[in-house]
Amino acid sequence: MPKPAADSAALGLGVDRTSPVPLYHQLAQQLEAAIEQGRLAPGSLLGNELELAARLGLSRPTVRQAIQSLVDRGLMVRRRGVGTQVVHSRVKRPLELSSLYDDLEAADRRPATRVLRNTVEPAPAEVAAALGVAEGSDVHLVERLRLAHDEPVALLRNHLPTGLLDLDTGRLEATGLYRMMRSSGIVLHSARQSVGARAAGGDEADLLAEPPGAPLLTMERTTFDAGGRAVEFGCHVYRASRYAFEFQLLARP
Amino acid sequence: MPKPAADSAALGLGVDRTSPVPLYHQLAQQLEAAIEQGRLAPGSLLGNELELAARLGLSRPTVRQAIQSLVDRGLMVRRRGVGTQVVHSRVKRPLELSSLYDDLEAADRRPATRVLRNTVEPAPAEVAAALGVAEGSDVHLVERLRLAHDEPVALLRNHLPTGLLDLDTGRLEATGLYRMMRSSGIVLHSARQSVGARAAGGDEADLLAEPPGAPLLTMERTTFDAGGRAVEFGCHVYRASRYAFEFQLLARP
DNA sequence: GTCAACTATATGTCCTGACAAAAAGCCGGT
DNA sequence: ACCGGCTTTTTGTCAGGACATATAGTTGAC
Repeated sequence: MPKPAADSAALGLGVDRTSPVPLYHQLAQQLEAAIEQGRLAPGSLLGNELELAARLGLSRPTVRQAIQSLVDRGLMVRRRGVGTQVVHSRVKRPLELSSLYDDLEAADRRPATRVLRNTVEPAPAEVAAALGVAEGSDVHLVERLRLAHDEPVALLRNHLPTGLLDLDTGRLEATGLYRMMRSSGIVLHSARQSVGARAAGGDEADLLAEPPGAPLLTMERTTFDAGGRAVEFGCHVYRASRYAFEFQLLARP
Repeated sequence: MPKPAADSAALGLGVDRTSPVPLYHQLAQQLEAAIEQGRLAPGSLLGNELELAARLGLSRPTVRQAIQSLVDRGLMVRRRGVGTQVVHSRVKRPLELSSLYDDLEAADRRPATRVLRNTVEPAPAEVAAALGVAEGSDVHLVERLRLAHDEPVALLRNHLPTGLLDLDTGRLEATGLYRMMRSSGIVLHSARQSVGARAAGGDEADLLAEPPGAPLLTMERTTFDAGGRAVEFGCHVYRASRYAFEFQLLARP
């Protein structure tokens, strides 16, 4: 029988009503931690919502909201008449809106940055269209070489609208662009990406320490803030021999 | 003032209580259609939830659930004390779990398929690990050449567990693999992808009508069903000169 | 013994009601 | 004229209840 028995009791579940963090979020975090640490085995049922709510002293909608947030992230599956169970496959993140710098740092690959250019220039047509500004109006241009373990990994060219951010070269080398944007109060909301490949040109090949004509992974990205304004347009090329995009997809129901 | 006036009245909103489709879903679809057709302008406020609920004869939680589903998909943004407004940027899909065949067909690029191989073979180590089966046990192997406008676009090699699906060569050529899986009752749930690039080998180059050494876009994908079992492992290579992945990312709050 | 119908169980949907918290605008004092 | 605090508006969170519906197991008839 493919129903690996429930558990659900004595999981250290319990909410703190004095805390400012919402109850449903507390519960969601505890459940996620339990899944992460294997205390909630994959495939195991979670016990019904009514009983869970009663034991925690919460109402069913609150418990449902907590579970729903895990379902939305692909950690659990609900089946009417059956119950809610933990999925078998260990899911990671569903493709976060993340920066290369953070990714490399999380992978412990000692990221470093060399700023090649940091200027203000009139916007070419393509950039102007992406950022939604007039062609020829001033935009920031930042060109960086990203290293990992002292080896070049990617060549990053970014355009940003003026007046949004103080693009200090020193800070650009010490941290990532996304981190700088977030700490300036910019709320990153969504991005439109295009990922492709092409052969390396002469200059790129030199900078990336690849032979001319080597295959490169390319990414174009326009990032929007919560209001829907474009806050960044980037053309990145990655050494295909050293880097690949990895991510998790979720089917939307 | 960056508050482009509300609208919200007379949008043709109204629910059908005799319909089996949930009320919150009806409302969400109508709002999405209104946004799609421009009847709800980007940046416009949606009017408060209480009033909207009253006008539609619904309760606030139901209206909230409808709005929330649009917020989750990045179509709207809520701000406490302000209201809910339509985002400016035109959002497409947040990277659906889609097949190349469907994508090409949606883009009206006349997809066609040539099945090169369709056999059962012992699983190599990499495939066995991805599918979660024993090394050397039998798995399906399907190798296809995907064409668009009568030109080769991609070379698709897929491994599937045996016993899941009837892999008829004729149907494989007439439709996509994902469509076949779905119509067999398999519920696609999530996938783990890795996208990279490399130079074309001799055989690949011939099949794809590219010169040897041409840059190719590569994708490896393991797809899981709702129970978390791996149902497909694919290694695809795309002609970088003809194809790029395009998708929308959403920041998770 | 087999298959259909019934029943128990769990989630899905929807309602009413209440208070908290953040944001924006109003208004008064200095 | 400026700047503080107050009020209003709106979403955020939470409770408790009711009924619908899909699933699985059990029971009953044949």
